[in-house]
Amino acid sequence: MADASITRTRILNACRALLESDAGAVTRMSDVAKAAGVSRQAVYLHFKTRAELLIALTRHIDEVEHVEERLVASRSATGLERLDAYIEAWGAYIPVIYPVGQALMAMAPTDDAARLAWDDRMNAMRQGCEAAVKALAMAGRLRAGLGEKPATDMLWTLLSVRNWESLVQDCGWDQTRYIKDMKALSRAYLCAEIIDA
Amino acid sequence: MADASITRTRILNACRALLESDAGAVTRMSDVAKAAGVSRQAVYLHFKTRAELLIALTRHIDEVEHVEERLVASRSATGLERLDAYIEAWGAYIPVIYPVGQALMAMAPTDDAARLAWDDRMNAMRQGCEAAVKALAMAGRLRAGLGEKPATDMLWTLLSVRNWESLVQDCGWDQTRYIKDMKALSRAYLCAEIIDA
DNA sequence: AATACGCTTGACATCGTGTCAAGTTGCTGT
DNA sequence: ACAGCAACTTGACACGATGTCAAGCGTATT
Repeated sequence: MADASITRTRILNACRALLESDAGAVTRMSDVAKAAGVSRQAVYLHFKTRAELLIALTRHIDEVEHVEERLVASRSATGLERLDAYIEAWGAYIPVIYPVGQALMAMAPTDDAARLAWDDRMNAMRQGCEAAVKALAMAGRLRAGLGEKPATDMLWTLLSVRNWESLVQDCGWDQTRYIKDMKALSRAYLCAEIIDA
Repeated sequence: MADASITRTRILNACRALLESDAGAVTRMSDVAKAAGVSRQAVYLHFKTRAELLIALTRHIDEVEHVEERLVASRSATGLERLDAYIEAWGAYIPVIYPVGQALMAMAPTDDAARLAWDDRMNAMRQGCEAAVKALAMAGRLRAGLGEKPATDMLWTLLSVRNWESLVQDCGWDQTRYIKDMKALSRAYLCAEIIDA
C-alpha cells in the first residue's frame, strides 16, 4: 500500500512519535522534518500538505497496529456479545489513533481535507455501531420503541473519541473502567438493562 | 459588567451573528469588523486578541440570555428532580452558546487563553453536575458502588457540548429527544434505572 | 561518463493575527 | 469659540506557519 521508501517511513514514524509525546502541543511540519532528520522540503516531497501527512499517518498506524484484525474479531459474535466485542475492540483502539486523531480534529475546522478524512473514519466506525445494533435487533434484544437509527446514533456518540478523551484523559479514568462502563451504558440504553456494580 | 460602549456591543453582536450563521466556517477578525461596520483596528481597540473577543462574547451571551437565572432554578430541586432540572436547563443552554463554544474549542489546541477560558466554563458546568450527583447521593438514589467522582465524571461527559453536537447537529436529533434521552441515560447510569420507551 | 533520482538549500508567496504611528472627527468643558 | 481629549480610521509592517519554486549536489545505475 502506497510506497514505503525509507525516508517516507521515517517521516511517518517521527510524526507519530511527536504527536504521541507532545500530547497537546501543535506539531509543525518543520518539527516533523527535524525529528526525522530530514529537510522540511523532503517532507513536502512525500506529502503535499500537512493534512495529507496526518491522513497517511492514520493509514500507516492502521497497518502497523492491525486495525482490521482487531475489529474483524467482533464481527463473528452475535447479539449482546457482539456489542461487547465491538466496544472492547474499538475502545482498545482509540488510545492508539488518539494522537493523530487529535491533530486531525484540531485542524478539521479550517481544513476541508482533514475534516473529510476524519469524518470518513468516524463513518467507518459508525458502520461497526450499526452492525452491532443490527445484531442486537436480530437477537430481539433491542429495547422496545427504540429504532435502529437512534440506537446507532447514540452508540456512535457514546463511543466517540471525545468521550474517551473526556473520561480517560481529562478525568483520569482507567482504560478498563472506561470499557466496563461503556459496555454497561450501551446495554442500558440499547437493551434497557439495569447497571449493577 | 465590563464597559458597554456602542461600538463594543456592535462588534459583539456582529461576531455572534457571524458565528451563528457561518456555522462551521472560520470567522476572521476582518469579517467581524466588516459585519460590525467598523475598521479591523477598532476591533483590536476593544479586544486585544481574537481569543479575548470570543471570551467576552461568551460573557455577553451569558448576560443577554440570563444563564444564571436558567441554571439557578435547578438548584432548588432535590434528588432526581434536581438532575432532571439541571439537564433541562443546561441542555437548553447548549444551543445558545454552541456557536461561540465551537469557535473557542477550535482554537483551543493552539491558543492557551482560549483553552483556559473554555476549560473554565466546562469546569463551572462540572460543578452543576457535581451538585446534581450530591443531591442524588443525599436522597439515597445514587447507584450502589458508584462513587461521586466517577458519577460526576460520567454525567459531565454525557452532557458535554460535543455529545450534543454529535446527536443534534450531526445525527439530526430533535432537541426534545436529546433532553429526554440524556435524562434517561443519566438516570440509568447514576441510579441504575431501567430505560422505558 | 551521462543520466536520473532523492534530497538539500534558500528564497519567496500567502494568509491571518497582532502592532504601530499618524491622521480625522466629534464631543466636552471653560 | 476653541483647546483638548477620546474614539475611530488608514495604511504600513512584523511574525509564524504553510506551501511553492528553482537550482544544486551526491550517488547508484546503465
